[in-house]
Amino acid sequence: MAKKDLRERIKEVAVEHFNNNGYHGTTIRNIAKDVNCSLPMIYYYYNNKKELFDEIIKREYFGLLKRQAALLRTNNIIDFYTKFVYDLNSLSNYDKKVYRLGIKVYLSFDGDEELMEIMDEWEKTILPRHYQILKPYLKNADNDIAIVRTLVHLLETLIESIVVKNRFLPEEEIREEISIVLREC
Amino acid sequence: MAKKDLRERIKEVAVEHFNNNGYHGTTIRNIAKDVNCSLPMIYYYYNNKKELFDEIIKREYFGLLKRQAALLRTNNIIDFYTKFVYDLNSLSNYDKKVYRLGIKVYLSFDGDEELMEIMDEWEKTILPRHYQILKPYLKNADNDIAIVRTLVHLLETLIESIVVKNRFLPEEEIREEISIVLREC
DNA sequence: CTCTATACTTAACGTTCGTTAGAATTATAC
DNA sequence: GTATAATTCTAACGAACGTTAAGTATAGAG
Repeated sequence: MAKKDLRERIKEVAVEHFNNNGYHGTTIRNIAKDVNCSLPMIYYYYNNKKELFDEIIKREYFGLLKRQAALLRTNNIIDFYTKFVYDLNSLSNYDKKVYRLGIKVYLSFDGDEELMEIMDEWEKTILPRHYQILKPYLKNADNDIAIVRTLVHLLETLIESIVVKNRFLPEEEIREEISIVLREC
Repeated sequence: MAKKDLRERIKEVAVEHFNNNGYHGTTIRNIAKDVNCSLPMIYYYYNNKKELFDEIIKREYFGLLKRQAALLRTNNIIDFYTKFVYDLNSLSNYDKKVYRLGIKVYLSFDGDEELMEIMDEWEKTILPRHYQILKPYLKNADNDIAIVRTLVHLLETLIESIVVKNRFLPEEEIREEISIVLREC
């Protein structure tokens, strides 16, 4: 087994376990069993349980978020957001689980205060980012900011449905809901 | 200490602990310490850890949901939903924590399959219930159902903000967002 | 072939967990 | 006041946890 392989496989199995059983419900022994390696090998690649968890959130989850945020825009704003959400359906199982784990930390259902601070920092960027995206389409009405806020709130639930509840959302349903919020754009 | 008192206090402290540390992160010893009673007293009133957790979800959380669902309606539908969400701000700390714990189980971040089934059953009733409430205000357009779905999705995020993230949402912000979704009603 | 760094193992450490046995205390009934 | 039932305690059980010590295999370099 090459070095990189095993380290990566440990992380993959860890994502699965942290997802299913939470941080405290996950044991290094069970991870080792599923990876089919001895228990101390986990400690060979990761200093301790928390470091393994942190790497998943800090590297995998935020890597995923940044890839998502960098998506190209189409001309039609409703098309863009529909695609943005719809494409989550076809995320790999691994990425979905990483995403789910990140949301768990985001809702402070898992993780610690340090991770929560990173989440809070990220959260502050969400509204401004979407405001920039939507700006050209807004009608300069006094409820512009409210529209952006409503859309972001709606997106949050749609993402949760797909990623956390593991449901498939049809493109048409996503488009309908986004259109309702953005119907004046 | 009267019987009822202690049993109730154990449940209150348990809500706190399950909320902060999850099911597996919570220990009977720590609950007993905070309640200021001996460890086996927990087992005197509850057969085991899982039964204590289950009672919180099955009785406290669903009790709360049913009280919420039974709320009276006003004449104005936007007023109704605004109040519905806004009033969550002033839920007691205990009720907020019970709610938060329920959402955690709802998102299958905690609990087991049996509790998830109960959640699924409840979830099926949500859309029809709100459709009944909104029916008189809908314009019989072909996106009626989509509007109800969008509203329910928006409500979900707003509730999460208040209860899970423990934020205060001003009445005006809530009204704005609900109005955007229901602007044709 | 030997040396050395890397990859991996077995076995155990000390701690904490959920849970219970069994006795002590307190309240209630007659 | 004594018998009985309801509370509460101290102490401990076995099991599982995170982590580590100390050694064995393996593979590439000289």
